[in-house]
Amino acid sequence: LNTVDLSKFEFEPDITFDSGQTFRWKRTIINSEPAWVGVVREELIKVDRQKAERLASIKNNQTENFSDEIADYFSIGDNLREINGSLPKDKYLQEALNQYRGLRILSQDPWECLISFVCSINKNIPAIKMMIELLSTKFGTKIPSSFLPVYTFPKPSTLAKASKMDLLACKLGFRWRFVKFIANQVHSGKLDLQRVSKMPYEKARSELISELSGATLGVGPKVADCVLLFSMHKTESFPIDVWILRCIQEKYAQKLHLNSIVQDKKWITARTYDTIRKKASEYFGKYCGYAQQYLYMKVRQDSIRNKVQA
DNA sequence: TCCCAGGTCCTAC
DNA sequence: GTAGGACCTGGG
Repeated sequence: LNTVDLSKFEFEPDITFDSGQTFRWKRTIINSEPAWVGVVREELIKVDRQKAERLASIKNNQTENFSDEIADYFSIGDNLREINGSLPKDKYLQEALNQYRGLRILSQDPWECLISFVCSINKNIPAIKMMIELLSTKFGTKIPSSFLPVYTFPKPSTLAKASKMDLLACKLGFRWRFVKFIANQVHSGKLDLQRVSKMPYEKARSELISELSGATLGVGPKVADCVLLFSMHKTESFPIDVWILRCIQEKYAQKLHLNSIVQDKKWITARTYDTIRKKASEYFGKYCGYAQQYLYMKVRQDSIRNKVQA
């Protein structure tokens, strides 16, 4: 069977696919075994939830070997032992790290990732999944499968041509303008994501953010950092959303010398965002993107737990 | 009914 | 340059 031996490849699909970095993996049952099904580089991919060997490409309902491209998606070059070892030893992060062992930062398609995080603006995760699912079923291509109806993510040219009504039907709300604008920029080549992905972090970041390049609408610091981390694998990226802000306020304000800057703030300016991410990068190191993702998982989990108690 | 959601844009100081 | 509001819309 052409699968990957996971003994050298620490990876927990349940944690990774539910970590808010990707929105299109689905839990299902295949041959009476629990599995995840997703689309990577337009291929249908199955990941068994319990077996040791569990990554497989599926074509014509047959399990096949998967290419290096598919392996790249799972960032198999990342040595989690080394990465975790490089992170600071403070108690809170270490707890998160133990709790979410096997969390991997994926290397998703930049285009899909960009649209996904533009859709994430001011929405919760179930709603984001809904939007992406609707975009895919309405504008993607169906992949033959006997398990689930699965679609590729729509191409830039397709979304560039989509009407306002069609996009609103995908529940995009005011985001429809952003999606259409960005689709046009990518389709026309004004925004070349492959080129951007090869740039160093800071340069790539400024290319993505609207003010400087003028190339994008709906891409601020947070969305840009998510794209840089979850698709271009810039692990020095540190996306700051409301959860991470709360986490910094409650657990890291002293450590990062940010007391006066983040105190009592419900939202932050672009300048404050920059200050925080730079301090975070100094403290957490070159893999601060991993730290961010561990912390994101933990602060949300803890919040849910507190709600249940209250 | 009101509030919030992995923010960004726009406007008034 | 910075604070505050508007923004679509579904679910608690």
